Amino acid sequence: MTEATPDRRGGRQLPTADELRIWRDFIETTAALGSRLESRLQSDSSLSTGDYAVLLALSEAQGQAMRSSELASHIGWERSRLSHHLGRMERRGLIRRQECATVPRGAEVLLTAAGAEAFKGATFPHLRAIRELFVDALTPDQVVAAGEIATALSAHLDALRAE
Amino acid sequence: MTEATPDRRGGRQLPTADELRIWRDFIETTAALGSRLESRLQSDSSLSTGDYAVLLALSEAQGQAMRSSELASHIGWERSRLSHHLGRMERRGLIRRQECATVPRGAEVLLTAAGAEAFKGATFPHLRAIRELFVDALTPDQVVAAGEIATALSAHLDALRAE
DNA sequence: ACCTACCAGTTGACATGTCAATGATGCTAA
DNA sequence: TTAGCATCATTGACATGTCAACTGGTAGGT
Repeated sequence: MTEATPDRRGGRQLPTADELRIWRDFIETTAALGSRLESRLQSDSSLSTGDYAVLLALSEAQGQAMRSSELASHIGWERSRLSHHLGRMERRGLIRRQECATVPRGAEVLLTAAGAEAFKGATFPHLRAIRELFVDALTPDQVVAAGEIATALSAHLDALRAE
Repeated sequence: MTEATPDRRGGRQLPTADELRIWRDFIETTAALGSRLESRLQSDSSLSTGDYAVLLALSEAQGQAMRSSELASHIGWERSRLSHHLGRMERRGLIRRQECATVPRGAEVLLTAAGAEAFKGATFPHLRAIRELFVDALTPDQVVAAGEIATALSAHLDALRAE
């Protein structure tokens, strides 16, 4: 890892001032974008983006039901996070849980009528907000670039995790 | 707003399937990136990124002290969020609060020796993590593009807020 | 002086997230 | 058989974030 040319890529430990400024802009702006989407969804439909992710997965599932751990890996959450979240959603009547007949200790998560209704009402305003806050902010080239950046970052994170 | 060509930009309400896929990749990846940085910082230094932001601002401030609301606007936090966070940091001995002599009702936030020490120890591993997780994942062109995307998104969010 | 409006900061209630520990159950190897 | 061991899901403790209400003090208009 140590090299004779410490300011070349691969031989440098720390980001340059420019890279650091870009990092800060990037991470703060994406966080702000996420929370704007969150509050738009909240005021349009009284759902959080977490609720929406769960309802979306269940809506698309066979029989509008999934095993808990299947759901967790589908939306990329830890099981404990999902379990807490499902408890809150169950209290609000958006989903139901019941023992799974086929899998020992498995819990089935079911979409309720109220949950399906809430999801249906939330979808259009949510997609519109994505367009207004994200797509409309960028040129078509920038949208493509954003996709490539996300792909590169994601692959890099996976590669580091695998080490 | 209504136009005769609903699939042209400006006449379309909803994102295309491609745009939506890119949106999901983008927002999920940036969130994952943030939480990886968070956990790296946590294990390297027992600080959160919130702690780090506060300590960074105080370290760079005159006399290593700032008024609470000045600090809040400097790092872009709501006052209540900062107040809660300062309470937690004060319990851990990283900062101190005292009445401000010059401003009525103003609270001064002071960096303690332990806080300065913690910040000093955290900086190098944190910057190294930014390089490893973000800069190293992208080509130089992509880093520049990420900066431009952040700038465009940020400007767009500001413009929408101003409406 | 008095009423009002604002300002800085705190607080409480609650939603959300992580981590570690705990049940409950099946699998496997001595 | 049974003693470990992995798996599925939940739980509790706690950190973090938002929102709205509150506290105390200052300033302006009448």
